[in-house]
Amino acid sequence: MRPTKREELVRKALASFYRNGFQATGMDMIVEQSGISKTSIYNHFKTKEDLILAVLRLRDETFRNWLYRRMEALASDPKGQLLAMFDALGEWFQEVDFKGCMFIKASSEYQDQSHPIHKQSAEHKRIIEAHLGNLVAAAGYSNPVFVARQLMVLKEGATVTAQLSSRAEAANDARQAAEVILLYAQKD
Amino acid sequence: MRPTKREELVRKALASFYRNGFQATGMDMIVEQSGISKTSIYNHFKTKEDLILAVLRLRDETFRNWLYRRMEALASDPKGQLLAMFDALGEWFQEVDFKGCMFIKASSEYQDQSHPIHKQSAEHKRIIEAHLGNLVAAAGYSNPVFVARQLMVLKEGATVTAQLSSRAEAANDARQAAEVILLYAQKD
DNA sequence: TTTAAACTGTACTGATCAGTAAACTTTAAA
DNA sequence: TTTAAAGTTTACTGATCAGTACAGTTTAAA
Repeated sequence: MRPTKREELVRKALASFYRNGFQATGMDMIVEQSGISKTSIYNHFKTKEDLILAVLRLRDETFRNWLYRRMEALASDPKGQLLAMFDALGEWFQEVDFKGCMFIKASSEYQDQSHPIHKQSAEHKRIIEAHLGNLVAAAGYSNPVFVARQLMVLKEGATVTAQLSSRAEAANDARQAAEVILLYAQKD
Repeated sequence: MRPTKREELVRKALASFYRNGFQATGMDMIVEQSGISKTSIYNHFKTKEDLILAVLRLRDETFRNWLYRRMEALASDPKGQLLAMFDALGEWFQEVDFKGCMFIKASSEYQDQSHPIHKQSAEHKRIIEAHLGNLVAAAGYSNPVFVARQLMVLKEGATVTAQLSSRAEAANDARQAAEVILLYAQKD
């Protein structure tokens, strides 16, 4: 087994799908932009959908890794890390090739809740929300699940606003809202 | 000029695009689901893109009309109306055929900021934000633009969460966050 | 150096895409 | 009742879609 070629394919397919959308990106375009033959692609993945699912798995892993590490790098205590999430988001929004959240876009193109692509996108959000819940609990708040949900709403809202309205500063708006929420949330 | 047929077309095309997505909905599907011939469609609109733009204009008008009226019906004072927005959103999220915000989805499928469909989606958000700004100002807050941006982030976040994670209760999370924000925001 | 797996290019399938052509029918106002 | 606009059906264009068949080439380990 040589995993390199397969990984290279998924990595380059991710770039194509992220840049261009899922439905709008044909398999021929992926052949062009990856330099990997169509026969080889279909040897690794039965269908385009399977390739997209692999792309989303990679995205979930790399994005969460990046976000969690960035939060830890920017602050040492749990509450500070929660607020730092919005600073990290702000950095992301300012990247030249920022094109919004891949999972929001995936769920926009595959709307049916029972569709594997939609379910996997929802799972990504669920995992992040659980992580935030742990941090909120560690920060000593008495209703971590509820506070985590509010922070998630701010995160998704900032991301959509940054993409749709081309306003990276939405991260700051969300951060200041988060500060107020954490200020008012009940402690143990 | 008989506008009825054209209006009927835009109305039914809206339903098709909303249910099925923009790229995934072919013109033949619109012919089927609208009962209007393809020749007639292309007599009204030069391209599919023109039809989508007309659909988005209709959506902008009907959605804002509905939202503003619902906010006014649920509360009498400006601050109450701002909070009532999230109750209205909650009602929307619970509709059986709720499929998220059409403009978020449109900007997900037409990512280029210079694309007319993307620009028109951004304009819809801009108009709503301005409306919220007026209400925030009327409620006597000293930085209405900033507060309106925060409320918009909450609105978009709740909408995305309701669609992607199938959780209509996101409207409540957002409402409670909005309450805290308005509580903390400086008054004149 | 043999051998098998992994990969390549080319050419194809049948379906579907947006959009058009042309000949015919319905509608509504004068 | 005439007339013209607005509608219809059918059939088509050329491009592109996801996916396959097949014959040939590269790669890497034994």
